[in-house]
Amino acid sequence: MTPRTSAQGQSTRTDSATTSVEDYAKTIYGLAEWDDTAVSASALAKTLGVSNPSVTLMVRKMADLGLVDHQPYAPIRLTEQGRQLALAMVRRHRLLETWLVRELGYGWDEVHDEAERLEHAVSETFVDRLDARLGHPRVDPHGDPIPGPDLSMDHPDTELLCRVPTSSAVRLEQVDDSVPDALRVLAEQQVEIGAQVHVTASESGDVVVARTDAGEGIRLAHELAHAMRVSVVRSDGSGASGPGDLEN
Amino acid sequence: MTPRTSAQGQSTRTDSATTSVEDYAKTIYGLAEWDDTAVSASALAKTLGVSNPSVTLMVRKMADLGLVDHQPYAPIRLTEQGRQLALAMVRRHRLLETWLVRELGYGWDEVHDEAERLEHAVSETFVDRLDARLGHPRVDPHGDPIPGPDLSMDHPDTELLCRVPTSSAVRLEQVDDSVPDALRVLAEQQVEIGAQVHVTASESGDVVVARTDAGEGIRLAHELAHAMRVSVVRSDGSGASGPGDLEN
DNA sequence: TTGCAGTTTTAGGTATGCCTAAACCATACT
DNA sequence: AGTATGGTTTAGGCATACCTAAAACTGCAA
Repeated sequence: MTPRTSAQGQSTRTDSATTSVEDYAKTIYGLAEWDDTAVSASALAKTLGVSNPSVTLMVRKMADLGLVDHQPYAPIRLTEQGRQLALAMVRRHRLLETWLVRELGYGWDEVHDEAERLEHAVSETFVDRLDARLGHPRVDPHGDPIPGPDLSMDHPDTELLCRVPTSSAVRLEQVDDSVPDALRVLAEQQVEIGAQVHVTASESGDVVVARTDAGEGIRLAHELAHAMRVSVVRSDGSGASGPGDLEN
Repeated sequence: MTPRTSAQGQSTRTDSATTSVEDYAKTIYGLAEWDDTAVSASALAKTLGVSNPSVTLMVRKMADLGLVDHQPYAPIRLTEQGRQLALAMVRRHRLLETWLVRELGYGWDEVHDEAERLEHAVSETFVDRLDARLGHPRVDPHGDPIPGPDLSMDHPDTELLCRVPTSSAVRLEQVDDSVPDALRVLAEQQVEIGAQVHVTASESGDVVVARTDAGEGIRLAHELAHAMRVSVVRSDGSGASGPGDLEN
């Protein structure tokens, strides 16, 4: 947990933010969150599950609303205002997930879709009261940091599991909540956030992790290892680094 | 609490039920719940805050979906399937309100709008888990009965406060959750559901109620008295009945 | 430098759900 | 019975947000 992203200016949540606009903002933010890549229209389209032309139109609209910067044929970037909208949505989403798991008996692999719908329906008041009731959690059940009321957020510096070199000791920090398979595998193996494991093998993104240095391993397909983020506890120089993240 | 409305056939919640369809069904049900009047298009339009033509179109659509019976120029009636959709929405709404009041510190005059939005966003699973967490409440904070998982519901036989004769002793049973002023007045006067009060005066729908037979009264405008339902504990024959419900 | 491949945008169209204005029916009253 | 009044429906439109097909641009490569 090192840098602390801070966002000023409270409720810049424009009333003209429809459900779609909220989703676009959140998705643009999510695509650029880790790698600071500018976002292409087609990446957005793929992630949102809509056609490319739809993205063009929606992005134009969001530019008019002052939520994104976008010149024709150029990549898409959130404005400060857009970033705040996105963070507000992230806050809602993660607080809702925390609540669903803690108080409604949901499994951590079941909450994503429910939160995805609820986040567009709750009021600012609701979010603040929920936050208070939960004791102002800083992290959701998947290990993702929760933006505070001022939208500032701890930004842990973690590594994709699929990019960690063999023979490292790592601590599981975050799991992508939108990949239920990853969540299910971990739940089955009783590996929880904060658990320390060893990367015993790693090839073309597939990763084998074991609970102890010599223990039996759990094989994780690239797709799953790509959904997990870890902090490196000990990096054994001997192990060759995995070939990196193949598909973008 | 006498008759018990029972509705078979669980989750007849058609997937083609959009937010609008859900609102229409709930509103049609609500308008016909107490008085078993068939619902006119314009009453629906007024309640929903949309134009008359919009209602015609939507009702046609709902007839195609099998949710209402409707011949041109005739009143509108829910089919069994429509009634079940409506009851499912009522269940959601009242459970959400109960939760907001009990666990999120909302006042009973603040929950309506929030529940109104949330009820369209929650899943069947969510509703059932919430119901379980709350201990399967049979009544919401406003005294309205909550349909069970099978959509059956106690149907208390109560009277509009504005129609109760002077000098009756009554118990407050229900307050319309969509009339925040009524809720606020009662909260200010610390009159709660189940409280017994005396109707000491009543003219053209305005009603004065007092905590004791001789105590000082609280004057309730017709509009507010119309939003409260009571059960009559003692009806003093001497008092003249109010002139009844004027509008509608 | 020209051309091609891939991305992005324009053009034109669908579905939902709402609107106003105008036509229509049905009933109640003279 | 004839007609006025009001509720209801048709007709024609608007906004959102999506689609496919076709045109346009960018930038890399021969």
